[in-house]
Amino acid sequence: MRFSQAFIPTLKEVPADAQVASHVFMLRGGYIRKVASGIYSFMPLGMRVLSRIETIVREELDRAGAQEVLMPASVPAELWQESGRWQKYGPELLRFKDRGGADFCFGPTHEEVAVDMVRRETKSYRQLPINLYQIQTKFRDEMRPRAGLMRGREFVMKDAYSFDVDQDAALISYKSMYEAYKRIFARCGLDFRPVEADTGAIGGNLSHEFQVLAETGEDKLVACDSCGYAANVEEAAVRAVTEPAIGGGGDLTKVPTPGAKTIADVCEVLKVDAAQTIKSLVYTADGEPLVVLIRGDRTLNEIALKKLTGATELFLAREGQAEKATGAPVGSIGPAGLSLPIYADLELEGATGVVAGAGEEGMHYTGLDLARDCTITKYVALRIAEEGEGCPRCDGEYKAYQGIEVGHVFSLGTVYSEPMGCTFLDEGGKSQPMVMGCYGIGITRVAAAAIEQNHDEGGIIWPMSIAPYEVTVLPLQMKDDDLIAAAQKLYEELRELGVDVLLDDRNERPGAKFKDADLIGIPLRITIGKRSLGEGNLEMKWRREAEATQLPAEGAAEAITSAIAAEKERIAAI
RNA sequence: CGGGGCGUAGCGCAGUCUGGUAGCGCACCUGGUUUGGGACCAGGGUGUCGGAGGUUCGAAUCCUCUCGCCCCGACCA
Repeated sequence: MRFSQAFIPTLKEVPADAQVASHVFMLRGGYIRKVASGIYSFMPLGMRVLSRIETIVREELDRAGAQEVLMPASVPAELWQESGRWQKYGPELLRFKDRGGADFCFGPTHEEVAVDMVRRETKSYRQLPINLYQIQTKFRDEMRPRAGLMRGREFVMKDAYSFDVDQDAALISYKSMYEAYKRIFARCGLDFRPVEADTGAIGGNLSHEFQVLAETGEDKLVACDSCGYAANVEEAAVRAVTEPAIGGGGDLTKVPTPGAKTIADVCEVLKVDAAQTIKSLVYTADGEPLVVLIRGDRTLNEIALKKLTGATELFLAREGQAEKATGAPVGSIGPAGLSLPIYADLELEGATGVVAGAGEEGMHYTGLDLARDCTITKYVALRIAEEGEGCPRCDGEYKAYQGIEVGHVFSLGTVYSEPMGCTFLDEGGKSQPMVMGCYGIGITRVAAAAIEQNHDEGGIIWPMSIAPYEVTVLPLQMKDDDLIAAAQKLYEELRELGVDVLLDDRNERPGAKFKDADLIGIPLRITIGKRSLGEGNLEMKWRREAEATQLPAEGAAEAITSAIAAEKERIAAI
């Protein structure tokens, strides 16, 4: 492509809407434009990136035995009523009526349609397994779209659905998709981790998220540095301690802590470390108050608490409610003498010499012994796993990461097949519900995640495998006929060799071309300028590197082609 | 949905408090000079000041309503 003919409207200034790198550079580089909140158009460069990601996804899923289909974006309500999700799904589901008044929704995911397709045509165990996928625009009416493509309302997703005869067979499907996902994200040049994830309300036994490591990620993860166990922080197990996390013994002593409302205040007044203190949090679980104890420097995992209590509605009690339930103002609440259910984090078992609220305004206890002075309902893992904590599966330690969820594989069991009557006859002639799995990849989010992970101040640094063009050629002096001819020749030759090349033939000054090339982020740049051409050379520079190297003009096209091939192999090998 | 902020030229912004002919930079168009990291000179004009109502002799500016967008939080497989 010739830049002068291309629709690549780059922006010199940062659009006010954009905060994160992927959003800023996709806007500035002319990849996307916003049409409404969380809804974007893809311009030619953006479209090329999506196509390249999709190609990798197709190749790997086809290799794994899945077959591509295309289901409708508009789904009749009846299907969603059959699965029960028409009622369950909240306002995220975009619902509308056709001219006859019939209810439809714009599919945010397609379990129902996939199940319907398969149940109509599949009657025998001989026809299974089946694994179908599609690449399609989805719509989820997010409460708060944010960060450009990272959390949009409309987005391109690859979704796949597997149908098997039983749990064992379903596990084989699951594993094969898991492996395909690893290959896909590796080929996209991403640094990612498959992590164990919450199976959520949907139940099931297995679920992994594929998280791209990036500081701007919305999800928090921990990964063990030695055994490779990794999990979403909401799901991460914590190691049970053998020694009490707080020791020191001592007698129960009431001390004044005037004005101390927070753990930090108390530590200041009593000159103790936060790890010596206990936070007493009052929660309301379906209307009933309960107390949670957690070390002063820890964070409560509300998901774990929710699972423990089984409550549908769980939230931190408001100040008034907390005081009413415990008789003490927030900041001085403590576990001693309370008659409410008290759940203490596992690491507090056996704790002595603790600092905690004394249950009256402006007073705290020191020397508290949980076993001696309080009635603990249950010790249970309630804290959020943190960096440096011991791995529960080995002797290693957790490292903390932030991640962008680009893929999710999910073992579904018969949650959809049963209510929707997606059954087959087994060898004994008995009707059985199919055992399902579903598997998603956010195509548009992969593009954003790749940028979050690969950029500098100047712009994007695309992995070769998903870049909109593999190489860009910059002739610097547009009035030098010989130089133009050399650029033209190289451009033609590269195209002949099947290379995706962008020739910047605009009548711009060199500085402008360099800036745009950096911004757009094409991984390889060939500069043709008077300086080197006089000596029969071109300059080759990788976007990710600072320095250019000289490349003889003679045979340049072949050399560039093999450099690109080598780079692709390097990415695939990782 | 709760809290905060913003809407003025294609983009980034000033002007709003204290009402009085709508501005700056970039981009754009014309001409010229330039050409190895976003050039310079001269000329040109961009506009329902998000929308609707109101107050006023007069509204970008004050009041009411409304729409849109961004951020923090809550929510969600």
